[in-house]
Amino acid sequence: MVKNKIPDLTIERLAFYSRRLEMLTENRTHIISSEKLAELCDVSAAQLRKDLAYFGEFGVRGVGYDVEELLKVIRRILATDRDWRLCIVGIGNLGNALLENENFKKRGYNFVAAFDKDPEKIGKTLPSGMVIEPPRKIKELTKTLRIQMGIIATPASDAQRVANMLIDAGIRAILHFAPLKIRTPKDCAVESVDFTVKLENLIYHLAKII
Amino acid sequence: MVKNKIPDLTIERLAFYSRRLEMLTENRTHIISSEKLAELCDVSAAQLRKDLAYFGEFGVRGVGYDVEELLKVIRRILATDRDWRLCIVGIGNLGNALLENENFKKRGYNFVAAFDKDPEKIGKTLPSGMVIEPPRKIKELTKTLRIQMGIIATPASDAQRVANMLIDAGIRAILHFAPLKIRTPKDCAVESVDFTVKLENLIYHLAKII
DNA sequence: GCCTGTGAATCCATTCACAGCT
DNA sequence: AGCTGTGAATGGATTCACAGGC
Repeated sequence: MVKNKIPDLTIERLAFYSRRLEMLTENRTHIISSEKLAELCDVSAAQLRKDLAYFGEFGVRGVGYDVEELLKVIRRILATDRDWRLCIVGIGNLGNALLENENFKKRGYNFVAAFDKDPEKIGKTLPSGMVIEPPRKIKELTKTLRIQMGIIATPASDAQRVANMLIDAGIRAILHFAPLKIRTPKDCAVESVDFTVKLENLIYHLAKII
Repeated sequence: MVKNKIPDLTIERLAFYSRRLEMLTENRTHIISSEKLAELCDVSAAQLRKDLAYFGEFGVRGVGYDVEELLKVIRRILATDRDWRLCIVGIGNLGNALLENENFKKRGYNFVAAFDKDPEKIGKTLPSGMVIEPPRKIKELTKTLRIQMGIIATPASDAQRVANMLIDAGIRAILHFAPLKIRTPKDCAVESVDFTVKLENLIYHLAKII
């Protein structure tokens, strides 16, 4: 069913489609054509159909897609239909923003541990009830709490060091916010979110306009 | 000098190269080969050279690139060698994280106004000395403070409305964090940063590993 | 000898256009 | 008649491989 190589961009778009489908279920829309959904997601209809075609046939010719059904399918593809356990390292403003992100909560992404090296913060209780732990406990808590993913929200200068600790603890998926490439073994997935690069991108385009 | 169509990914990589070059200047590295710099940025050497080739010839054959010189060139290309004036809308955890981001400060991106619709927050003074203003003042302050870019850090449900206000005020570059496409006129540049989509991407890859 | 700059070749993603199903 | 699913065609971006200059 799943072909060998799925473009990374396809996966990103699937995640985006699922956001829109969620909104559509809230609107009680039951059926949607590739044309309409693509329009909402700002991609071409052919692109949307091709993205789905990597994984199978989910529509009805002459009709369209069942919104709820398609959402289920995409969630199964992305494996977001299960609960995932994550930890976060670095409880500054960014860390808190992530901990309180409603979209995370809504979808079974459970923060089960929070780490920070600042002695002032260690031992404090977060609104969710979690207690901030020191980084040296990463390995132990990863085992006992069965943590599967780590989010690094520390300053860039600590990012690689923290990543090494997470990997050493057995974590195989890392999301980070530092504007640098983090080195990991091949069997550890890494994604980065980089504000500053996006902002510079924007400046480049802005400078061309004005 | 600049060819017609520069790939967007090239621009993103240039921004990334500039980060690494900054670090290299701090290390007092003066000359670097495309091979070495590419290695640090996790791209191929050919890619790096091709990216630069869109804009001119900046290296010395048989030698490499002058780090400081190349950094200057890239900053000129990206237009990050000037000061830019930005405002931020939505002063929650994310907004605060952005306001305090050292990388922003370091590079002449000046936050000159902060808006939030929460009456509790309006009138409060931020650590930087800025006072939080109500959104209805966006248009006026954009004019008087000559704001060029807007960052939207509100909940997704307010993002389009805020974008409309920024556009109406004459702002032509918007960075936002909502997992949806914001509609803008063609002459307004938009970039989005989407945690949740990145996280789902990661989950997809993680699920394949385990 | 070494490393850049670049046309040519390759690879990959997107779009086209229509066959196939309801 | 309408809309999906998909091979074929197109269009871009990346890599190759080497000519050109230090």
